[in-house]
Amino acid sequence: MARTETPQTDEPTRSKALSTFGRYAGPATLILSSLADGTKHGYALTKDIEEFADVRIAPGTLYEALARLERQGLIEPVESHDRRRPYRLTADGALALRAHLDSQRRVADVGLRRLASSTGTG
Amino acid sequence: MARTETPQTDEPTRSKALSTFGRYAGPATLILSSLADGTKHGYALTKDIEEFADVRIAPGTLYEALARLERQGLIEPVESHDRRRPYRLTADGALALRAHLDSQRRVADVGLRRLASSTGTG
DNA sequence: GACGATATACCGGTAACCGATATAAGATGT
DNA sequence: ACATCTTATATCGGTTACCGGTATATCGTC
Repeated sequence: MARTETPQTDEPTRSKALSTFGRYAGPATLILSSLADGTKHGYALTKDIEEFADVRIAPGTLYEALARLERQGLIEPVESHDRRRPYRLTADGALALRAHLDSQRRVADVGLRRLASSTGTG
Repeated sequence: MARTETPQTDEPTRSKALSTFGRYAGPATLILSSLADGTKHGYALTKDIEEFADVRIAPGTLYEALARLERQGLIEPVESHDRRRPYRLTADGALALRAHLDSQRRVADVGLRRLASSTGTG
């Protein structure tokens, strides 16, 4: 696999990737979380995500998100000899994922705490 | 039915709101989480969200999301005598928020656990 | 060789999101 | 009084993430 054409980093500064893996984080978060396990190809990702998050990612969404994530340097393709196109997290991707997941959890904690303290929705 | 100007409650079945508060959950999650605290108007929401989540929601995003959330029955306007337009969570909104936050936290936990178990990130 | 599962890619449409801008009231400074 | 900053909401145009459908091709199995 001659990967001659550089993915042409969408954004010059790496630090930016921390705050921006997509304007929306839904599918990207799921894909990166799935890859945190180890190398997977597209179809395996949909299956894994369906299992651990109970979310079905449409094929269009998946492959576009994959291309975007690669452009952003958060994931990278792994060589393969069959028709599968596996990807793995880059160091940047792992960093960005952790940062995003941390803030996502903080937000969830705040919301859940607030919900709990307000008795009866009023 | 032709798409007239009628407000036309976005979704007939209430149960659907549980899985769908928007195709994307970013701003909606933040707004609902902020309202879980109690009644707030738009501008106060942006300030609160900026504080607890370190996220700046653009005005266009905010007021569109507010309108959408109201259409979906997840929030409702509260009477006011000055120029502020406060909103509060509905029972449905609280339910939907809890469900979403729970799954968001589960996903974050999975991702974080997977990241932790893969030593070294490279 | 029909059929379903695996596997990727493309396309048209919808709408979430963003930034800019308009409007206006209230507070503060000179 | 006037300028200006903050508070406060609303609208508009543009971008693009996301979705569903479809096309393509390989593999296993009946």
